[in-house]
Amino acid sequence: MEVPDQPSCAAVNDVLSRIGDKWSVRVVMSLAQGPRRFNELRREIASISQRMLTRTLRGLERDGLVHREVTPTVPPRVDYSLTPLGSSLTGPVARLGYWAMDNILAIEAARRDFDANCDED
Amino acid sequence: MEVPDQPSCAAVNDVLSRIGDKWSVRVVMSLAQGPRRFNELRREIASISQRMLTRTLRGLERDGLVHREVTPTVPPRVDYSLTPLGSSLTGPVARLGYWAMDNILAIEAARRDFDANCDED
DNA sequence: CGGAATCCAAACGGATACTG
DNA sequence: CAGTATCCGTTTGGATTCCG
Repeated sequence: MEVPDQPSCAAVNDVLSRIGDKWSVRVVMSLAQGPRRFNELRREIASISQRMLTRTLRGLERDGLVHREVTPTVPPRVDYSLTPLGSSLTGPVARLGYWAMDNILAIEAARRDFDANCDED
Repeated sequence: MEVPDQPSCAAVNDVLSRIGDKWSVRVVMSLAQGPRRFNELRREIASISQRMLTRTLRGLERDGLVHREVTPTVPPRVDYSLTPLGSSLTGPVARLGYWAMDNILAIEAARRDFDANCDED
């Protein structure tokens, strides 16, 4: 298969650095199913801390992948949703997701083998 | 589009944590074009340090994506190549690469806008 | 040639407390 | 409700030196 040439790798790395962190994929995948409020996301992702959810959303918003809509009521209401740019990312990420699901067992097996050989070496 | 369900996100995250680091994609893309020796990779990726190339290759090898072949001559010769598992990853990563190339300008523009608005807010 | 070992600074990420 | 601020341990990655 044709593969992107070297210069593009900077862009790939840039994108992967954003979505490759601990939480971005989870957030994007939640938002792919529809807009969510802050605490809705927090419940769906469960183990994420408030601080990391805030930081992850800010990063995604900064990159134009997530839209943040504040309704200045009391108490305040903030809705997050994917931008068109963010939506267009879900396809490629989902493909990588399918690959991950298809191969996670092989990867985990490889890790066990590798670690086992480390002991006996 | 259909999106992977929640449980699979652990696998996606696991994969992205591996290839989402600073160097893995560069290494995999270099190896996608054929086997490489250690210092060949180092030259191709240029800005990578010796330590990080070693660590990245070890990580990829541990996960079964890269094969390491030592020829115990003097001086030693070590060839790296993608395993079938590693090769199967280049497709999905390349798709993400195309997305990145297509949208990197939009992302950078969004960042500039966001950062500019930070100042005036 | 292809590493490993050590040292160090910066970034990441969790816990907790506080706020408009 | 949706954050911000602070503290602190962990991880990442670069520079340098040494080794078989």
